[in-house]
Amino acid sequence: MGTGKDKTTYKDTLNLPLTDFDMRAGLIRKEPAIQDRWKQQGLYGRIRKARDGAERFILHDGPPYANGNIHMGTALNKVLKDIVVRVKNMAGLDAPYVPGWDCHGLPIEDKVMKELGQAAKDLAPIEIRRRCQAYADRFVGLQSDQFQRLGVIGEFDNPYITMHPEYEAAVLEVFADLIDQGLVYRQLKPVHWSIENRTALADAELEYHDRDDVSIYAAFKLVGGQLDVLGECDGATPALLVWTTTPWTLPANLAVAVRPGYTYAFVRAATAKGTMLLVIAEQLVEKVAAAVGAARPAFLQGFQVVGTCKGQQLLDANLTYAHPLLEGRTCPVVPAEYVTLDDGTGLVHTAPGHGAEDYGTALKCGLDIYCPVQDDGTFDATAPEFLRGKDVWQANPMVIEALDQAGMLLCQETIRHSYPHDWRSKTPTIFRATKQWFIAVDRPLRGMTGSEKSLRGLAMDCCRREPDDDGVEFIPAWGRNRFAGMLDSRPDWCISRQRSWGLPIPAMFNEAGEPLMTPNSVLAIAATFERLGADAWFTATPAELLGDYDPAADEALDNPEAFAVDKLRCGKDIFDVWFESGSSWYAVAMKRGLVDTIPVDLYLEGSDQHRGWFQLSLLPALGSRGQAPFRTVLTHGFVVDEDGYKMSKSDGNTIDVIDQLDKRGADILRLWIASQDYQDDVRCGENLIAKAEDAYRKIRNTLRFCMGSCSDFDPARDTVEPTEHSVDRWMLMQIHQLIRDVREAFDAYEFHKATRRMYEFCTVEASSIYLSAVKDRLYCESPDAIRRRASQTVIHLMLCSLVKLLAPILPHTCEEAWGHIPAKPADWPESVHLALLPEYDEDILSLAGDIRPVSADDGKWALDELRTGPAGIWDKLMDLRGAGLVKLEALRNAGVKKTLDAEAVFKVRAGDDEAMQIIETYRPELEDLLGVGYARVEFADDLPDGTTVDVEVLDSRERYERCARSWKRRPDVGSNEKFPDLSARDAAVMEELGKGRQ
RNA sequence: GGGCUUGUAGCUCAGUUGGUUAGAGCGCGCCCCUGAUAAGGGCGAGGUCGUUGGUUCGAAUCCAUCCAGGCCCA
Repeated sequence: MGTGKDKTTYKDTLNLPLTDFDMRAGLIRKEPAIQDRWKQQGLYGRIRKARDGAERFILHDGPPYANGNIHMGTALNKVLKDIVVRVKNMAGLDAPYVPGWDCHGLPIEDKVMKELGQAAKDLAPIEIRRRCQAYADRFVGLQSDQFQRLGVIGEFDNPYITMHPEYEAAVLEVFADLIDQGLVYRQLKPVHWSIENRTALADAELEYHDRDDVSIYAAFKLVGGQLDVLGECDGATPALLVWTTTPWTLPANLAVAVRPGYTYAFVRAATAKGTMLLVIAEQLVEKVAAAVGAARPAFLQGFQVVGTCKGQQLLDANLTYAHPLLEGRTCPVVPAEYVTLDDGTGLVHTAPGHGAEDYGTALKCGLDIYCPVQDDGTFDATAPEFLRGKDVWQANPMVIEALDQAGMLLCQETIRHSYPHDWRSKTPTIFRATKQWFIAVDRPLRGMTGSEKSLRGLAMDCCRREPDDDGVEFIPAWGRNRFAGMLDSRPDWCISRQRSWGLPIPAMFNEAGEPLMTPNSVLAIAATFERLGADAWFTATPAELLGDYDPAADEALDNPEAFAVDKLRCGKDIFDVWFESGSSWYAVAMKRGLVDTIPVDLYLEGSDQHRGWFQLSLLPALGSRGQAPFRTVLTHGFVVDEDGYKMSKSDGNTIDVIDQLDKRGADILRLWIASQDYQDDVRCGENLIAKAEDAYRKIRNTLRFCMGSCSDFDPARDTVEPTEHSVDRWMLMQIHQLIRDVREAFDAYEFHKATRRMYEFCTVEASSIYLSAVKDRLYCESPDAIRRRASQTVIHLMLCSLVKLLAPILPHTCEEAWGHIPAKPADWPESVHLALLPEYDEDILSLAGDIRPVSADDGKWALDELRTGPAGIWDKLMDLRGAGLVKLEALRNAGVKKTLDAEAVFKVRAGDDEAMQIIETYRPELEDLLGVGYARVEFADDLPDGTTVDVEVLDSRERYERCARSWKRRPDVGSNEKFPDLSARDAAVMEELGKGRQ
């Protein structure tokens, strides 16, 4: 030791951290490699095997639409699901995950049609379907890759695909059940209609262009009800004044709607038919007078408001009016909240066959869905004679003329407005009632024993009942209310669409146009679809589709003789895609044997699915099984930008998932997701994800330091139980509390709490307090020193616990870390994802549970309190640490830069021998917790009132020599003659090492 | 316009049945260390708890209004 003053010499005698675990993550490079390895190992299958026979937990995946790249919202959803699945599997449950895709539907068909352009017109449905299928396949593959790049684990080799034959067949099986329950019916409903192409159109197939139309004011003469609600008519003809831009729909008029809350005025005015008493919304009187007066100045002669009443009073008076075009038809006044004062008269012409709102009103008020317009746009025989055979555009002037003749036309004008056009033919569309298929939500189910309930009734029961009473659990809890509200207000479910890309509604029609669609006929077709796919609907004959099915043997048919199989033709409607995805609980969860019976454990989607997939899965499940498909419905909010506004491409505030994956890696993105309270909207931006990256580094470095500190530690050989008064014991309590808190947060799906807890644990308990404190003994003690091994024991436990607890959130990083845990027991699984989450020890927690806040009032350490348990004492010791750190900071500013150059003096109230004894017991730990070179204890009689122990820090540079090995300044430096530059401890270690080397 | 929902420091979150000077971590500022080093540590400054009224001895916590977001409808 001739160069004993040279500290580099001693550096070689220290046990410095040693590990291959990279400080820099390199996620972009490593993650794909780790994912490849998982694939090669068949990790998912191995997890399944390992959990075989364990209690099941089924998170049933809601299928994303197979169109486009995934976006941040999809990533949020999938990662949350993945965390759930991983947590459950690591909790020892058998939690398979079968991802799925929704493949049918308009967006894909639209994309394909647009790509085809004009060529699309001449293509048969089967051709369009094949192209759509190829398109969907492409995006299923793309999204599957993207999900797996996010680290999502599941049965990606065999996902569920709604366009696959077995899935299509399963949907029809559910449908057959609903038919059996008497819930499926056919009825008129207005849809957008292209006269040019004689086809129904979806919203997405409409283009809005400006168009000039005639608008008219027409009077409907009141003929019935309590007309005295209008007051004295005084010879005037009482009439309702309506305004419309589609005079051709007047033949189909069945009612006039008013808003109950509005005030209506009675206006005397001169018309061609003499003086009338017109009902007009009070606020629109002037506007109407101006409009009509401009065209017909005479209208204003004697114009005056003679009275008013509320819309509700008009309704209560049960008024009826004579239809202006049809002799003998009288119609009612009905309420409607969609009536506005923006234009018109505040009274709305209602033709249920020609308008969506009118249709809704008709359902509420029991009006017919009447539509005299045929598919070519011409009027049928029920229309007034002068219109029959004419098309709606020809009809407009003729209707106006007829009204004028009758003296009921007050004026007409031309207006330019935005009007829907068929995107293919560019011709204007109309609203026209057509026959559609529905699922009734208010009809009592037929076949459920002992149930008089309707789907709505059963569904409301599911959300009214509490989870422990066979009801559905909602997370967050307000989902229950929202879900119920949406159920309560929903109309019957229109399940038919007039498109090509979808599952055909298995209705066949005889020559009389009557449908054949019974449970058995549908099941027969289902069997065919299972073999051949739904394309068979377009290529096979009805006889082939029906197979062995014989109408004559079908008890569900009243008149089987009317349905000769060889005379049937297939219907052209397809299912609403929601019916397909809404049957997945059966087509996937049950058909694949994930569950024997519903409900499954969990559905987890965005809160938009309250009205979407959740509701539309519940209804078929109730109709088919009388059971909800889910036990728990968990929703998350939407991804919004950093300022809380919705993301949109046009605003340029979107964050691209793939960009982030390429730039930062999946684990960063996952950590960001896991740290969000997803119940509300989730703010997302470059800065926010960058924060997650910072947090990631902290976590990673903590793990790394733990590994480095345990490089020579083998738990099987070196484990040492931490002594009662060591900081290791304190850390042990912290670890068990961590495990408990994180597992509780996992169980409650509060991943952000789990994540925060672990992150702050790494920052505070681990890095700042514990690891800093034990550095000296790790580095300087001899390798086998009890004190050192005890700390390594705790650090190793902490490392293993953290890696497992973090694995559901950071699967790649934890897999990498798993491979770097020193002396990992040989019987531990190859992958962390096959491991189980750590358990916490109740006994250790109960030590912590003994914590009682030491009364702040007297500030006195009653010895009873000190003896309530280690945790109680440690609370106080940590307070002393805090106080000492503040004083060290002051000392640092006064020139003592290194805390090892300071000594701490703990002052105990004179005479308090027991407090003295306790502090003396913990003195070595306090020394390291403060990072000072030396700590001593002394009695003091100048402590402030209420203080039992205080801490002072002193500059020890003049007082003690500095140990050249541990860098601590303490009185025992030089006490060993062989090592005059070392403290007693370090000198002893050097001697021991020297012996060891000999 | 309707239903549901959110609004606490720059950020992410805690704030128990309304009760003393509203907390944490990060970030930020200043400082230290250089034996976790593209690391680590210490201290500190940040909030009229969205607004305005009200209930109360007392409200971030209860009520009402308004403002600004979000989802779903219309």
